[in-house]
Amino acid sequence: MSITNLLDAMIAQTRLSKRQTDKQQKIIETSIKLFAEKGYANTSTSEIAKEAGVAEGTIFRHYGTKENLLLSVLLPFIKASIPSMAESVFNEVMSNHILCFEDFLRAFLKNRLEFVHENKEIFQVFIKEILYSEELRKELIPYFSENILQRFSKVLDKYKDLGELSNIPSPILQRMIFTLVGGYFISRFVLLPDHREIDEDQEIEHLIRFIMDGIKKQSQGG
Amino acid sequence: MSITNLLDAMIAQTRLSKRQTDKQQKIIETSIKLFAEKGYANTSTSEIAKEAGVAEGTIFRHYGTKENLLLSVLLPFIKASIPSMAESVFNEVMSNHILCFEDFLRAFLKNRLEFVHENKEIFQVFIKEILYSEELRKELIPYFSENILQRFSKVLDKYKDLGELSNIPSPILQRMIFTLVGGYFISRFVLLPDHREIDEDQEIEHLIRFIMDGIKKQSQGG
DNA sequence: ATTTATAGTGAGTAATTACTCACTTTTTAA
DNA sequence: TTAAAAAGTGAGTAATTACTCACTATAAAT
Repeated sequence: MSITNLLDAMIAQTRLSKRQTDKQQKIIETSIKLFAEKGYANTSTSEIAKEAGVAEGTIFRHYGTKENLLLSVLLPFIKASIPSMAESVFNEVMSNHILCFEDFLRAFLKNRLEFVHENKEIFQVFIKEILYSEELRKELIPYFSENILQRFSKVLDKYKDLGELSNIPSPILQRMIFTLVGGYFISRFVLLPDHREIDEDQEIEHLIRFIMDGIKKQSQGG
Repeated sequence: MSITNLLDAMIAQTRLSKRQTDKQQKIIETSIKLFAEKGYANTSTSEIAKEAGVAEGTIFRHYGTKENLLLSVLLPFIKASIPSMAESVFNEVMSNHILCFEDFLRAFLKNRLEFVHENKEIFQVFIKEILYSEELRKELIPYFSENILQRFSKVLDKYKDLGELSNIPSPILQRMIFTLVGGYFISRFVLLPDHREIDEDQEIEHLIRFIMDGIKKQSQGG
């Protein structure tokens, strides 16, 4: 109802960008923590206020509505997420540095893994809410599609031209890669966030190997 | 809090299994529909009652609590889901019919795809709630692990012995395959349930090709 | 030092929530 | 046919919800 235009909201938020009070910051931190733990719908504003050590009115003074508080949690993450995904990796690849696709994939994965590690809890909120709220989905999917998928598609085409990739149609290849990578992140950070001391670098290498070669026994060469 | 032991609940429910009244069935149908649309936490019992054409008291007469209503929606799905996944496909493969791994995977995927198609909405509820509720996760993940993953592991080992699969360690191979398949189902049925007239058989073939061969250009043979 | 704007408060509110219970209606058993 | 059990009802309840507002405390600008 009130999300309506995510881009507008993002621009508006950037425009203000007055820095936060201590209390504001505490509200946001607490919201992230509680939303990640129990979900947005299961967290009450009174609970946030209590745990943040703030009057409930203070929350509404700054954020107006509970939904806007959620957006204030998610938007900076999305804002930081998408451009950095788009620029930092893609440009590097598309310009002069010549990497093989595998190295591109490795750089991309490590970059994203680090980013999500730094924003673990917000990522949890993000995943939960994008599955829970159709409204959020309708806003974000086209936005994501325009900003990321279209660029990624060009990368794939480039490496196809170089003869590195199989001739599965690009949109399908893309879907597979994003499904696998997205699924990995969801299971890694949302579904099974605890149980693991596993060597992450090694796991990423396995993921890359899986994407590149599949699971079939390769022709002898090891 | 009240889920405590899923297995017990499942056994208890099977033991009763008295058939449903028309009104009970309507309550369950409506719950599935609304939970899938807006999530369990965002759906009120009064809303369910109204849309089901039933007094709110009737819901509580039969299901006692709202949480138990959710379980009454999910348990039959889980009960139908896990054994059929375990038996119908795995036994067939492990006994006498000798299939290559690719054919096994194809049979498995088609079987599961059909099942989820028949239970589309419940699957949506299931995915949303397993991400939203840690309690449900803690109950289901070990259960799933015991009943499915351990069997699947044996299948993988068998095909490894036959020399069909690469020597990535089985647990990792398994995780990759389930992540990819799970991710596919989530994006197919929860994230993007609408936009698609796509030929599903073809998509499954691409998924299989991706799992088997990866995305790297194969050595000429086309 | 005084005005002005912003931050913070907490009691209060109307609406909604999951749930209860005394009661009636329908189905099953004897 | 009658007694007993189960299904169904809906007004009522205590608790919680997101949110408001008149007010005070603090910071910034003059």
